[in-house]
Amino acid sequence: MKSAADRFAWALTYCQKVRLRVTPARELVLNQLAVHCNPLSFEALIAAEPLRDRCDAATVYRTLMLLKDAEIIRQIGLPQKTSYFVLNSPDTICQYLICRRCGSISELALGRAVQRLAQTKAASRGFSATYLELEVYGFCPECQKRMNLGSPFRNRHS
Amino acid sequence: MKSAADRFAWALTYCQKVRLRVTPARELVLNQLAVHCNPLSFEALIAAEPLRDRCDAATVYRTLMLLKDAEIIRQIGLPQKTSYFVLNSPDTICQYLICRRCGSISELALGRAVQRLAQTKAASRGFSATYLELEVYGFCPECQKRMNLGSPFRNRHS
DNA sequence: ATACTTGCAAAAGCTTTGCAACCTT
DNA sequence: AAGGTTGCAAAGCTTTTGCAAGTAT
Repeated sequence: MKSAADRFAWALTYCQKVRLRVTPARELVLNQLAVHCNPLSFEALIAAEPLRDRCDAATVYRTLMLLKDAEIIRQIGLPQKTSYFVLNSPDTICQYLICRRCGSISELALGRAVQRLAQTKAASRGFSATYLELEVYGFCPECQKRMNLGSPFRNRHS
Repeated sequence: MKSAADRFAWALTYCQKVRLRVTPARELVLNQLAVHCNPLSFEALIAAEPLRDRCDAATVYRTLMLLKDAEIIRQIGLPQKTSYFVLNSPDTICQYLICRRCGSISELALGRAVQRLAQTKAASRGFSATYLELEVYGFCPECQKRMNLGSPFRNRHS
């Protein structure tokens, strides 16, 4: 796993490669994603400190769509309805451990073997340019405690 | 992989176990999910033939939330914004092969080994009641053809 | 000068809830 | 009668888009 600076640099280089202007807004978004390795929601992005004051939500939105189409970032799917985004740098492994109660996300590296297996199987079905996304859902230690105490805490619903 | 009938029977039994009334609406939803092993979107569910005429969207929605809270179904996350649902019967393996262009979804069994590995890793981090969800994204053969022909087809954006 | 970006504000599109009527037990 | 369900309609949200002004090449 490279440093945030490396990841940011990679992103800028990639932008140039695909001839995408690096505007202040885009720099801010890319930097935010480079710093946080974990997926960030649209909401989290527009609320993040340096971005909040300097960019309109619409701009961030359009930036994300642009970056996604250029495959500089990846939009990942989580059951919470908002979209999440991660930088798509070569070292990115989208394998996460997610709490189904509080929604916290952390990395969970299961290794490259899974990656390779997936690649191979997908290729045998004629799929190209594949990438893996893997999530393990469960109850995090904190939420288990909260549940035992019968806390009224709820993420969503019931 | 059990038959649709088995999966449906499992769901009904589970409902009784958690003391959830089996109403016509719920039967229809569960049946729909039992028949289609692949994840179904809320939209697809309310459009499905037997459901469309007999249930209001609000009812389907509430049914899904109820079933989800009871863990009879599972809400899975895909980058397309709408939620998808699958029956959570014991034999369910949430491993999919998804086209990033047309969004088609099919199963892609990587086997139980991955499942076990994930379980173990998650447990070592203190997570309980875990389950795996895995997606492989790529371009399906049809979309590759379309792209080579420079077809104007687009799923969403640009 | 031309083409791309941005902010503001408004439009869309789903999802979620309130409420009154309806079943079930 | 009490409690759980459903449909209809309305409220809420987040995501998308239109447009005119602003910026970079």
